[in-house]
Amino acid sequence: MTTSPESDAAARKRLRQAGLRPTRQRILLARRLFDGPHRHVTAAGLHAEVLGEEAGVSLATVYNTLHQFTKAGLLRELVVDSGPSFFDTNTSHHQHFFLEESGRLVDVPGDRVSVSGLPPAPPGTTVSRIDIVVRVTGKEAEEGTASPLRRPRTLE
Amino acid sequence: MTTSPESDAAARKRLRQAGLRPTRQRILLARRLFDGPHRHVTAAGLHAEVLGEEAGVSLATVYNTLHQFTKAGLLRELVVDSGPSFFDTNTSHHQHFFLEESGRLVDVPGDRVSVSGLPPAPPGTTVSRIDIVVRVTGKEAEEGTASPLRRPRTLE
DNA sequence: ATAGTTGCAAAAGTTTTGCATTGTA
DNA sequence: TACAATGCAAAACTTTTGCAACTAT
Repeated sequence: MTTSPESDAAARKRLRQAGLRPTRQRILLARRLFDGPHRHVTAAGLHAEVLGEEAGVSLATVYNTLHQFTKAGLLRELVVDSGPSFFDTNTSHHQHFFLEESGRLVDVPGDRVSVSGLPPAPPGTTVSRIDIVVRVTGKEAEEGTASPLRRPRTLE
Repeated sequence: MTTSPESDAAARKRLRQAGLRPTRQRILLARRLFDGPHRHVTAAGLHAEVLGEEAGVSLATVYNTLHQFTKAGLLRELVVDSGPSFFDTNTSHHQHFFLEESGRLVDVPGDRVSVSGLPPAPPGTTVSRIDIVVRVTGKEAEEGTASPLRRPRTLE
């Protein structure tokens, strides 16, 4: 699959609209991130993906770019365990399953999840976001090309 | 406040019951952790606390010990953002407020919090735990000796 | 004695920062 | 040309591992 001019233009537009200059590195990463279905990536995983590309991007730039995208509202950062953070291309409000064995993150489908019984936030503060992580164990059923973007956490 | 023999014995007993040998380092850390009210500590914060002690404990040992305590059920590990993990001396099922400005973690009081509308876990997996982090912003009202065990995350 | 455990130095892994370079107006 | 924005090497920070030293039989 070769690079399509289409998605390059789309990436440029997306970056402009987010107030970010469409630099080579940002376009490269934006195309990876936003071309297909929603993804959960780690900085290291995304960096590994683009190592094969013609012109490189350093890991530091991947980090900085992911944070810039996050600040611009294009991504959402998720921290699930002591390993690397995930960046989610789905920025709408939703929650996650975390598969402890594989270290994979899966969206909780639908948007019916709600929290009840929550006491007021500490005095002087207001709630900015509620993150729910449903940690699950057990090997998930095989399903096509599951790509473990992350080294599974060591067991025992 | 000098060290009390009482709490040394209590710490030894606690460790024994958890199936851990009561070594000097473990006793030192256990006393810090379990003597008073519940705490949320980071490895670095706890290490800093014991630097003044007569005999030292290395940061690596603090980490290993915290993980051993966690595996033994004496602590619960919490990861909230990309900084260091927290270890919570309250191992009962409860949730947290995370104060984004100060990087502090506060228990959600009561145990009335519940999640509804959750779809089934992915095929082949079972839920092991549901973690809820209520992220709040704004400076909390002063209240006695608030100890920021963690460097606040850089703003802007 | 000795088999298993422990504690820490060193290594590995993750993230941020400072500044030379680049790109835009 | 000037001036802000960018990208990355290097530094900082967090966590894990391998093995010498220790401990409880």
